[in-house]
Amino acid sequence: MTTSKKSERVPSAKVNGRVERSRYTVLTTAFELLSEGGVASFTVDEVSRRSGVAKTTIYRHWPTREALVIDACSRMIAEQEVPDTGTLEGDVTAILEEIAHLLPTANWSFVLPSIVDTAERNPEFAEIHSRIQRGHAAPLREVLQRAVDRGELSADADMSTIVAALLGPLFYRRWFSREPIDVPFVKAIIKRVLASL
Amino acid sequence: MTTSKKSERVPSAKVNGRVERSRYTVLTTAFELLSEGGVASFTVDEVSRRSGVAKTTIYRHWPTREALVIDACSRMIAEQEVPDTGTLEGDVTAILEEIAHLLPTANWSFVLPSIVDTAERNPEFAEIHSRIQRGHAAPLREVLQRAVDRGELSADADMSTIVAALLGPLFYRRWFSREPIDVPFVKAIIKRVLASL
DNA sequence: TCAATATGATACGATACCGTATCGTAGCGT
DNA sequence: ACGCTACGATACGGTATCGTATCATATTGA
Repeated sequence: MTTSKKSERVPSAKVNGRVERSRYTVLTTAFELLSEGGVASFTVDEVSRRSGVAKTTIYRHWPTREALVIDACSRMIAEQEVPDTGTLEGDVTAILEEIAHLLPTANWSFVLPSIVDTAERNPEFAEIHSRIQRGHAAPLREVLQRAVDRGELSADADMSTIVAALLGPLFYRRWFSREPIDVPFVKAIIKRVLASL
Repeated sequence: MTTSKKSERVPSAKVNGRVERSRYTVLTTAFELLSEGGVASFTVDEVSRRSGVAKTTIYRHWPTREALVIDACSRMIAEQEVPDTGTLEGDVTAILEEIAHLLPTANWSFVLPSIVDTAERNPEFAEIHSRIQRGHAAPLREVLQRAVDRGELSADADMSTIVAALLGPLFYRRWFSREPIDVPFVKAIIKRVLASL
């Protein structure tokens, strides 16, 4: 199919081979660099040095430094799987304990403040930040919706408030008070929020 | 008093006059610049341009760019007054509504992400961040302590968890979900947390 | 008034980074 | 095997910033 002529060169289908490898190498290094120093100290020259890919080549694939940063940031969207324990409390506990586990360890947790800061003044980063944010909240929203469907949760419950009440305290400890996020803390938060539904 | 000799030159007491003015002008401009662009884009040259104070003079008062940034950041610690309505709920409501009002408007709320980001890798900023953080939590801790003293709150309540449960959702909305922080939301959070005590 | 001292203006060296140009080389698909 | 294309190495111009040096000027306090 679509093998009509040999002169038919679909550029986007020809990207296989070296190009793919270069892009991958650069993006991986870029993400690593971001994790270490944040957006501010991110440098194309440093990506080139570390990855071994010539700066010329990098600029052949990304028109500008910012484009590369944005591309690397986009790789940061966490793919969380949604649990299904049968009860709202079980689901919420599974999700929050997973996040509590990731917050002190995952690479994205080191980059996120940088993105939040940049997003404060740069619409493109605000968009990325928004996507990341929705990614974090999505599993919670899903299990909450299921609870509504089961009749376990009132249909007029304000999801947005509940999500903020659940995620807020965890994020607060990670980036503001810098206190450890242990299981008792997570359970206490969950208990508080679910008790009030 | 202490006017003993005219030859007595206490250097630190002689800083009056031009020095004071220069320092003040520079710090004010520096803070303004920080509010606009964050720590990353902060530049001594720009402070000089805007303030009209020669770069040479700036470097006479601060040994390095970072010293100036840190000094300017230190001006950011919010002095919040502690309410005393007689009830825990009243006090907490007053504090959180004040914060909810400040979060979208106050200068420090634009700089804080930058400090959080920098603090992630720089101990000096981690220290500043810690001070700012304690400043935010202090009023809450005080009214909670008063509630304990009145017997309104159990003495073995975990203050740290309560503070996180109260401030976390507000901060979450300001910097992560970027949703508005209106009075109903604040009241909902307070209700949830206080109901569980 | 006068001397000490803080300031301003300017220039400078050093460094780092962005993004481009050039040209030779290596790998890929056919 | 061969040609197209991506890649690497290198150099470059331009800009921005840090922090210092120098010297003239203004301000202050006695």
